[in-house]
Amino acid sequence: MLAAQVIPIRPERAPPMNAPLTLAHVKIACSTCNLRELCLPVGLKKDEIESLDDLVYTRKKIKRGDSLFRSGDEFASLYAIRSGFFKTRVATEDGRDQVTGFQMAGELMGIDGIVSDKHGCDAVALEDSEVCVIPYSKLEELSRRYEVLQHHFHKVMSREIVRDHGVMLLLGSMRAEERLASFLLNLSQRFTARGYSSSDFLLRMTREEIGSFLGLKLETVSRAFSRFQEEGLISVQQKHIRIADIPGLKKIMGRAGGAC
Amino acid sequence: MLAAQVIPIRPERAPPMNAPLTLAHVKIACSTCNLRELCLPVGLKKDEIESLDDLVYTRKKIKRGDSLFRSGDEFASLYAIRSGFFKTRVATEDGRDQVTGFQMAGELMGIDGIVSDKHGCDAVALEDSEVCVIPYSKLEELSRRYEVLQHHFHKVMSREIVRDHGVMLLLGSMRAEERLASFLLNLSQRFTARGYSSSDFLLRMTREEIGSFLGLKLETVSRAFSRFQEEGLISVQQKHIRIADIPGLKKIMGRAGGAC
DNA sequence: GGCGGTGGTTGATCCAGATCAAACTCCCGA
DNA sequence: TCGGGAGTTTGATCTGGATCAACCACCGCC
Repeated sequence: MLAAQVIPIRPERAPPMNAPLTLAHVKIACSTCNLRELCLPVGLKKDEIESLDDLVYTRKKIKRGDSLFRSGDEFASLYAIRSGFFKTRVATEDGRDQVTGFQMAGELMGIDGIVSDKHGCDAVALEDSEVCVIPYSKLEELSRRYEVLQHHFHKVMSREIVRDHGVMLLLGSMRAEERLASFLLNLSQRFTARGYSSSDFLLRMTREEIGSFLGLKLETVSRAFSRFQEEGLISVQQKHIRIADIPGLKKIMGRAGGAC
Repeated sequence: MLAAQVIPIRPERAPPMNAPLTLAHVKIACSTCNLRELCLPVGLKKDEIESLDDLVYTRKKIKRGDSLFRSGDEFASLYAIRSGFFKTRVATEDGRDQVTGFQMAGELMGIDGIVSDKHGCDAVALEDSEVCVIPYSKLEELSRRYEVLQHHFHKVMSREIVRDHGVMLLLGSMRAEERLASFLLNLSQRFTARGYSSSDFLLRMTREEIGSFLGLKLETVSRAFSRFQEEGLISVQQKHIRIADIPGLKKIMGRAGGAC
């Protein structure tokens, strides 16, 4: 079940509430969010970002292991990750499932729900996380008014499609070690974009979850990590990864794109 | 190269031209297009569809084997298929490639170009085809004005993302025969939606292209076809497929979703 | 600090699908 | 009508990754 806690923010704008505006409330808005270079406001001018503040009334905290939404849930909002780490997965009735992606701060989840007014996958927190709730109808309304926002939202969806094509390439035509190298380089690059080390990070997901995403079994993932370590490309200690040789990993991928 | 022929239609609306409106021209517009139940206008009211007519100035004919666009080409338009059949593929520098989908009449191509203003894949005609050219800036403009169009366009993008997740599930966790069964059922269902037989159709693509899409080698595809035939599920004669036992194919998939 | 459970590693074996190889069919153009 | 080539089928063999199995390491909890 969806054990997330709902925290109303900027209550002076949310019709049902009338609490006074405090500094704490203001700090939560998009216009001052320290993720604004990654999240929806990318490239918007200051006053345009301020108009986005109308979008986000509430935030939600999700505990590690809980779901933000599940396949079949009614779709009403998109979610921008403020902090934490998620996986999304699709499942079959017969128990198999497939991790379709790992999402980190500044990334948007829930777009899959637009087409059918129901969410099409599960979003599960891999660590205690917090998301901004973006009511979808509000987003449509604002993006009819603000060209830049509209275009940016379209770009976000387009980027997701391009990413998915990269994953298809990975799943359809790369070998185990190429997949894992591609995965590590992708994580590295995304951590870099967030100001973290590109070569030294903690994996938030298990070997099994990595395997599900990459179309491999957990043993194969583990063996590939060990092989990379033997070859001096990385060092692994449980969930702690240090990449020692980025060009080496790139060579493993055989120059195979890497959009995942 | 892009050997497509450009045919201006509804020239009275295209600024550079001033030919008079004829019946032939009118018949080309969205409002009277016989694909309107499948293409962009789905669910729009009559007058809203008519506003769409402004969107499409030109059509393009593409010969079998030619590309409508290629990865890296400048992005300016989306393309709705009026007739024919396409594949889209992404490629790596080292020659490998991955078919990311097969598109038929009424479907939209080119969304992947929005994010970077460059197309992210190749679209290749598998038979002589014709597409409507939808200038993207015009689409944005109109969808700021018409809520229903905006929502519908978002749905199209969302559907593409959901479809891609289905393909990931297929590539990441299904076995060869499950993949092929899923593929055949998907084609069948799409032909049905277009008023063609659900059980009797011509494959427009080669075994190798099917294999690329499904993450299999062409020999494996061929063997799986033969096996299905031995089991009385289908009959195959080259590119001609007749599905004899749809429930049987569904059983092969092990109830594995089938969104591809 | 001990203990149980989850997650990770490593080894042995197996098998689905890849690869290699040959022949066959259909279409198309000279 | 006769090649010739692209696409397909089928067989034989190989192999990367799955599966099965055992053990290990860490972490949270009593």
